[in-house]
Amino acid sequence: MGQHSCCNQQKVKRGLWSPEEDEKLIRYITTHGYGCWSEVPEKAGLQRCGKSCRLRWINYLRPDIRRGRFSAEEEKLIISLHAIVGNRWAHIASHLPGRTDNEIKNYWNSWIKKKIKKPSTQSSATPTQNLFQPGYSSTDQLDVIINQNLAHQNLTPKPVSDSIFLNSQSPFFTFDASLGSSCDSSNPSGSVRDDLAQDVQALTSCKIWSNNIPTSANFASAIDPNYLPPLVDSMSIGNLVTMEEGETSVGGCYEKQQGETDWGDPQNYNGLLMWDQMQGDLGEEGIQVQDASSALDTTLSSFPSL
DNA sequence: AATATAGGCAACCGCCCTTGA
DNA sequence: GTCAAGGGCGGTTGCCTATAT
Repeated sequence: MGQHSCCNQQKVKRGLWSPEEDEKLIRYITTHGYGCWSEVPEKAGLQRCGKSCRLRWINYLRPDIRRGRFSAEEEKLIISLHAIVGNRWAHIASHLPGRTDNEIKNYWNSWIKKKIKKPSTQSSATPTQNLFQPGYSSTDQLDVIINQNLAHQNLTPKPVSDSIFLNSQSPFFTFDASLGSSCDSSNPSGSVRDDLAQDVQALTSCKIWSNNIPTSANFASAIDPNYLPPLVDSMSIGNLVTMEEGETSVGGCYEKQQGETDWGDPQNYNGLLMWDQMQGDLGEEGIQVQDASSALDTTLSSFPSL
């Protein structure tokens, strides 16, 4: 496994793509669509394997790719989502329009390198501390989030009190509520939407992200790397704002009537639920989270529809 | 100016999952 | 139910460029 039949061919070219190859691939896909990737190289006149073509298209040539630096809002989303789902880059990328899993992964990895090189002097915070309380250093918050996720990947069970959201007023994210309403041709099975649907469905039972002390059963699910935790829990529906057709989110990245922002077309953000309690500010040192309970007038940026 | 080092990023590798025969 | 092919994704590598010495 791993090596696909199309990649076994001796003639396949590897390494960087030339502008000519890019042009061939773009021309073929824009006129024919990609259909079966294994057939794309031959039909497009490329000496590449289908997998390579797929990767090149998804990570670089797609017309909706956003390039350039991550905005503060995007960084916040990545941080908060990574704290929840770990290294599931595709899942994280699905919430960042125009960003690829590869790009996010690269960004995160280089960021971790920086953090390792410049560790916080106060990073030995006890696990039971409430990391999102006011006055708690932003660097500490970042360090613990990173350390927790590194530990998570090693499947080291952490005390439930390690939960970064324990005692916090609300989870540090929003989620897409337009389940099943949009169609992504690259994801016809809707598996990501299914994940999100499960997230929402689990809201009524799981307490892991709530203000309540989690049960051991919830803890078991929290340390299972295959378990995708619900994105919100125990929410009061009053905290959520449903996005209407043609309406952009309020606060955070978007404001009503503001129209285009650096996140792209606001129409991409229809049908979102907004969590309106958290406020964050990402500076040079990382994330800075203010007292959630005092941030009622702010809104974290929205997630795009899938 | 030359060399060393670090950082960013594109691309590949290998595994798992899904699908269809 | 089994198997093979292909798609998807996370981990990793290696090249290129920028910066430091």
